[in-house]
Amino acid sequence: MTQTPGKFVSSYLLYLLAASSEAASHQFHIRVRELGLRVPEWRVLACLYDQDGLMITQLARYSLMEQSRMTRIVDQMEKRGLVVRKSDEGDGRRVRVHLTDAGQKLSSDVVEEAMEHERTLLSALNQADADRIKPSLERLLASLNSWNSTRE
Amino acid sequence: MTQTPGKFVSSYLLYLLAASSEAASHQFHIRVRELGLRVPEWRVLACLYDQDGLMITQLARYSLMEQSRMTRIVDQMEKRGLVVRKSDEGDGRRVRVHLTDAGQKLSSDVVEEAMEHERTLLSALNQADADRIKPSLERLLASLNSWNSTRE
DNA sequence: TCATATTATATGAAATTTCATATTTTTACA
DNA sequence: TGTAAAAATATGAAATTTCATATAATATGA
Repeated sequence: MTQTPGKFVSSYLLYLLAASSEAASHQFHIRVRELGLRVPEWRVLACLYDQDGLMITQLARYSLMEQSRMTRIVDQMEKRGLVVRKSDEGDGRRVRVHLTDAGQKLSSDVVEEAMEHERTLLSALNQADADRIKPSLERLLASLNSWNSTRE
Repeated sequence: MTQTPGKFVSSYLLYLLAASSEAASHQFHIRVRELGLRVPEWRVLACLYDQDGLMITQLARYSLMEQSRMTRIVDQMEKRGLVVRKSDEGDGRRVRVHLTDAGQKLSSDVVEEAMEHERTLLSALNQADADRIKPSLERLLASLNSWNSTRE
């Protein structure tokens, strides 16, 4: 795995975040692929697990990717029978993405594994860090989001 | 920017990390592209700023990407005159990547902007969080890396 | 109500990325 | 030594991703 690079990079906030994200996800993403899913597909399943019928645009935003890419990911998942598109009555521009039965099953199975994996990761930390990490990231994220939204 | 998705996703550690990384990097990556660089190229410059003459494999690891992709990124940077390859005397398999003068100049300019950007981000946090975030991520990363290395 | 702007999604074409594997050089050791 | 394994990089071909823009539906407001 990632050894620590030199002194600027190794203590640079953006590196620490990207590297932590990568390191935390690594094993689980391998598992995701074993289950026949690509990471973006898993993200879609997770979003729809929380709230079925999200729009393409919302899925893209929550899954941290571009809309046109999400369109094609939904294409593939639809071909595979994991989701179906339904056009929104009331606003014909909107496409609502729904889990099929198979998608629902897969979705809850993988979410369960994800939660288990998370518990494992947290249990490798010392108690204090394990308790603080998520609330601390939530505050960071909120702060970053509001900072970003002031400049776009 | 990213609104908060549903209840599983929005408090899922891997989501918090990926979303924080994305949100923290967003504005700066726009700036990187304004400077005519793509993100992976910026990462290479940052690594070589810390330590000139790294191997392709090391650059790939530190920049969180695959070796064959790094080979092609170095190709492009070499064509652009930012770096040069030199083969390692002592081990002919190794390719050492060195900054050119232009690469060195660009590298330090962008690193400087990166540090300034980091200060700006940190100043948007409350004092306690700003003080704790980097050490806390460093511990997390160390823990994740050692956990990952036990299983590969 | 008509024209214009905006929003949501889709798509063609170019560029990048991935995956498997080839090539070259070193290392290990029988 | 000679030979097999390992390590570092490169590369072809397929797949994915990006970018700009098309298409379609809705909102806005003169």
